[in-house]
Amino acid sequence: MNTETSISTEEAILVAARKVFELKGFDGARMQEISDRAGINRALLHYYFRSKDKMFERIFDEALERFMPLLSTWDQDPDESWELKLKRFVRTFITFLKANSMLFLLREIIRKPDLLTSRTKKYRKGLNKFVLYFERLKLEGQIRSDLDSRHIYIIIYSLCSFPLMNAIVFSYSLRISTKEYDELMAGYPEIISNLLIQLLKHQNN
Amino acid sequence: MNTETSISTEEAILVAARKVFELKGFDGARMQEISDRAGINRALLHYYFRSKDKMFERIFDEALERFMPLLSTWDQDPDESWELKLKRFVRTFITFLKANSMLFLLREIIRKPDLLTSRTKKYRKGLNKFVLYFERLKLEGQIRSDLDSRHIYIIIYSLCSFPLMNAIVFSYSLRISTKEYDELMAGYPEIISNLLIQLLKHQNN
DNA sequence: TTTACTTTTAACAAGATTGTTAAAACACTA
DNA sequence: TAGTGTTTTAACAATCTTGTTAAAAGTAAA
Repeated sequence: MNTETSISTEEAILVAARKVFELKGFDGARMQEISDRAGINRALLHYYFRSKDKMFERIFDEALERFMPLLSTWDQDPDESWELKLKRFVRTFITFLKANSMLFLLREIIRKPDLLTSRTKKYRKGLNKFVLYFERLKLEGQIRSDLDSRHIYIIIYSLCSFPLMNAIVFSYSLRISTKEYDELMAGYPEIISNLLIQLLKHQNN
Repeated sequence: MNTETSISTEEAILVAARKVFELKGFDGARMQEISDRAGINRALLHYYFRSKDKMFERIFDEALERFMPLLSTWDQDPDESWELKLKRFVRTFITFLKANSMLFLLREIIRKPDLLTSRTKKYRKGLNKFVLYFERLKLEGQIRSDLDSRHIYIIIYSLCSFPLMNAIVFSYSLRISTKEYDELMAGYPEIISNLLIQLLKHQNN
């Protein structure tokens, strides 16, 4: 097996496929468009990945593999204060989302809900670490106790995810270019970190 | 023209088409599935709407027509306090999103960005009312002045939209049923209204 | 150079999907 | 009931898309 060339074309295909699947979704993606983008003959896609389905599963699983670990990083560094942990999380998560399309995952899950239940089993254990972490903070009296941890979870992820997922609509309705929107969002992680910390702190009224 | 029957079948088709387009997206939607759902022959879809494209445009435009006015209701009732206005907006917007899929719009816009620029011109004027409104509140000293109005805009819409768009993933990762998620979200509008008000008020530190 | 193996291509087959059309069924009025 | 126009259907045509295959091109070792 000629590892040299096969890896590079396989990688070229994956890069192209990722892009096309993200842009058009599984149903809108065309094998022809993927091979054109990769600069190779369409039959090669089948040579390397057998079928469109198999290729998609590979892309989808790799996206999950990158994405899921981010959702369960709340029990590391027990010495770190929750404020710092939160800041670090928001920064990391947003940086990640800038480079990886979460909308892709969501769109495909809605198209085929089966994807969520069949392909994420191994991650599910880590998913409630967030809620457990904030439950503990509440018990320890470190944050206000009148908020449901699940709401906190939802709020934090919404503030991190949606501004990037919806960038195209936000920039349009704010009448700025996507470049200007990126600039506007440069300070965003810092801002919502501070807002969230302010919210979670004990209230003095 | 037999108005009686034609309106009811046309409406049946539209209901079915909306559902299928929302679930599968334009590319995944099949004319056959739509006609099955509507309980009619597939050729009737073409009789009423000529083509899949035309039918989609109708659905898409109607969705925009319902959605866009919600984004520009900030200059009515000048006597209403901003707190009340915000509460009312959050409640209305979330109620609306529960019944109408915003993900549908976003997904199709990403598939074909042209849809955004070509079919939303008439709404664009109203879109910056929000930002203008909050700019004015800042000038009048009614809310804290250190936040960018555009960030406020993004934060409010993110908190309202994403928990509903992403319901399927949130309920999965919280390990609760969609029914339980709905129950969890019953109190959500009230909660984020209060959080937002708290955030926007002048800081006392 | 020959041989054996891998990679790539062009051409083809099978199936799915949209859109058309001619005729049947229906509804309503004279 | 006969006639007129509308609604609905079944069958068909055209196109697009995925996937297969046999052969060509490339690579590396004997």
